[in-house]
Order: sequence, then C-alpha cells, then structure tokens
Amino acid sequence: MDTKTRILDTAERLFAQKGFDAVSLRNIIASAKVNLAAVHYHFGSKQALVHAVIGRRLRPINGERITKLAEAKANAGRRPVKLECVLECLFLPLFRVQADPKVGPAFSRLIGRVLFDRNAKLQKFMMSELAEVIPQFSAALDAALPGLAKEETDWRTHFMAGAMAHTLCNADLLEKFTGTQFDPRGFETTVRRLIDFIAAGFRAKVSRPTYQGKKK
Amino acid sequence: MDTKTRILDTAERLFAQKGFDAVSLRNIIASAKVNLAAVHYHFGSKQALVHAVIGRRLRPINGERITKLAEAKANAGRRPVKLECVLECLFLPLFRVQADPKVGPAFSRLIGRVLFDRNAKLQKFMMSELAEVIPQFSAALDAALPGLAKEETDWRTHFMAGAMAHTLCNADLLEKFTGTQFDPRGFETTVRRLIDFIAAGFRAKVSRPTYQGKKK
DNA sequence: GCATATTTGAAACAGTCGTTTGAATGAAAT
DNA sequence: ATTTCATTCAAACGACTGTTTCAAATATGC
Repeated sequence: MDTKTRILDTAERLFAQKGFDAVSLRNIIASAKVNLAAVHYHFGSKQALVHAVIGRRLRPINGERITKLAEAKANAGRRPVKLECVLECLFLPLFRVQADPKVGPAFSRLIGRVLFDRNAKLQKFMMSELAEVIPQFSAALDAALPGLAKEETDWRTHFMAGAMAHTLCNADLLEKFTGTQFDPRGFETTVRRLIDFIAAGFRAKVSRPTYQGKKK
Repeated sequence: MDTKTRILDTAERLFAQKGFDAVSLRNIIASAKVNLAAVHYHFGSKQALVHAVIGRRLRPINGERITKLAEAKANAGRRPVKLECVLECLFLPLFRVQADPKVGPAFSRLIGRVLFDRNAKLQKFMMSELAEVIPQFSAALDAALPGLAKEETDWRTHFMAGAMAHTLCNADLLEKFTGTQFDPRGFETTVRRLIDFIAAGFRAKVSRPTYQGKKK
C-alpha cells in the first residue's frame, strides 16, 4: 500500500480512538511506519490531514445521501417524502460504514466526534462539506412536517443531530451506562431504532412549559 | 477573590471555549493572573483541576436532580412518575445554570463536552459522579414506560443523552446551521422543547426495519 | 515579636509538539 | 546511461507542554 493511504488509514484509526488533538503526527507515523516528513509532503499540515481523513469518507456518504433522497422524491411523486424515509436517507449511508470491514467502526466514531469539535477551521471545513446536504434535507424535513413552526423544526433538527452524533461516536458507552450490548454489524437495527425515536420526536405535540404538577 | 476559585473560574471559561486538551495551564494562569505553580499547589495536576472544575458545578446539580425526583415520586404516590416529569427532573437543574449570571453559559457547554470526551480518567470520574443519578433515573424511566423492552429503553436513553449533550454544548451551532437564534436565558423553553421531543421519542412505537417503499 | 505554617514567585526540568531543511533515494523519461 | 522528477529519510528548528524545585513573601498561632 502506498504511503499516502497508509497515513490516511492510520490517522483515521488513531483520531477515532483518541481525538484530533490527542493524537500527534509522531503517533501516526510510528504506527504507520512512514517518515515524519511524509505527512507534510503529502498533505501539507496536520490540519489538512484531518480534513483529508474526513473528506475521503464523508464525500461518498453525502453523495449517497443526496442520491437516495432524490430517489425517494421520485418515488413519492407530488406528495412530500415521508419523514421516516427522509431520515433513512440521512442515516443509512452514514451508519453503513460501521459494518464495512474495510472501514470499520473507527470512522463512524470519528465523524460523530467532528460534529462536536470546536476547532474553527474544522467547523468551517465541515460546513463546506455539508453545503449541499443541509439545505436539501432541511427542506425535505419541512415538507414532511407541514404545520410545524420553523423554530420548532430547527430545534428538533438540532436534537436529531445530537442523538445521531452521540450514537455514531459513543455507541460503546451504551454498554457502559446501561449494560446493553452494541453490535456494529446490526447497524440496520440501530438506524431503525434511531428513526423510530427521531420521527416520533419530530411529530410530538408542541406543549406548554409546565409539566410538573406544581400544585405543591 | 482567592487564588483557588480564580483558577477554577478561569479554567472553566477557557475549557468551555476550547476543550480540555486545547487549553494549557499557562493559558489559564495568564488569564487568571496567578502563578503557574499555584495550579499544582492547589489542585496537584491538570487532570485534578479538570475534575475540580466539573465537580464544583455538577455535584449540586446532581443533588438537585435527586431531590426533585424524590419530590416527584412523593407527589405521584403509588403511581409511577410521569415520563415528562422524570425528564424535567433530569434536565432543569442542568439547564438552569445557563441562565445563572454567576455561572454563565460556559459551564453548560463544558458539561456537554465532557459526556463525549474519550479521556479514560475523565470518563471514570464522570461515572463516579453519576453513580447515584444513573440508576435512579434509569429506574424511573423504566417505571414510566411499562411494556417497553429494556433494550429499547436503553437505546432511547442513549439517544436522549446525545440530544441533551449536543443541546448543552453546541446550542450556538443551531444558529449556524439553521439560522434560528438561541437565547440562553430562555432555558425553560429549551427544556420544554427537549422534553417534548424526547418524551415522544421514548413513547414511539417500535417498528419493523423497512421504511422505504422497496418496491423499486 | 517570634516561630510556624501556608501560600506565592521566578526559573528550570525533561518532553513533546508541528514544521522545515537538505541530502539520499527511487523510478521513470529521454 | 544520464538526466529529471517524485518520494523518503534523519536531523534539527523554535515553541510549547505539565511538572518540579526552592527561595521569597505572606498569613496564622502563641
């Protein structure tokens, strides 16, 4: 295998395990058995390597997302695409990589982590990578949820992003906290569970702010 | 103000802005205008400082959570506490700090971030801090959701954790992604929205795995 | 006022970080 | 066979990391 992809693969694995800051270029080159300068020769900087690691996987995923959504739109004809179907187009391409033996569960943890990273450059990079996906799915969600105020839809989209990222990134914590095991091969079940949850959340009635029987 | 709390306050603010790894002790002492050695004198190590920063706020929050849940149980009598009420006991003490001018929105971002941190020592610390809260609320959720299989409840709890952490940590991203503004003073509305969403997600019907009309 | 702790101060410790340099390789093209 | 180009290599760069040391300063108890 050539140096460039060996760096990418190793960086992906280590970044997923420990995070971008915690992994040094020397950790990577030691594990990949390449020279330190090779990183800068092939990528230019650590930041650029991070972007390359993410982009390599994310670009096809986002392409598939858009393709699937277009298919769903075609199938739906004049009617809006059903909410569950929109979510499936969004989640399935992303979670499928968990089961891909060539990719492994490393990258899914990585991509989940990125959504929460506060690095300004990384955030800008992610926004540009998602420039196509966000407005398309945002519109599809709005269409699938007629009558829900935009502000509520936005917040619920935000909740969705959190649940999705946490599931991608920290599925192993599920076992730690609850005892329930996690099998990355069963990604379809995971997605099904996620869609059940998120779809119901999106359809929830907007309530008034008091829940507790404040009759004390 | 004494050195110790000045270090804690500054560290809290910086950690929340950039993360634990990205902030050095020298960043902290420069901003807090104290001597470098003071950190090790008062806390022992950077790791211990991180724990102190978290524990100072989280302990009262977890205490209030348990108190509120106990109150709700007393009000409910023999019946299980209503799902929305359980969630409110879990969320309100946590989100209230967003509106506290003495604490500010910094810490809520911090605590959201911690849930996703992969540092082993930090995770162990968090598990010990949550040792009381988790089983109590887990039991309350189970009681509020009779008939839902444990595995489903666990996964949905996981989704909930993700939505909650993301909302705490990255509420500012809501504006970036969707355009909808976020006002930390309106934490009650945020909690209300979160409870609407999560409660509906918990009550969702467990479906079969196919959503898309695969009649292609 | 003096002795005893407690707390701060400046400086240095041994490492690690991302990045750069320039020479040594390899392969491909002429 | 020789020139040309892309790639690899070891070594060093300055800056930054958490931590330690020990003297100076401050506060506390008698």
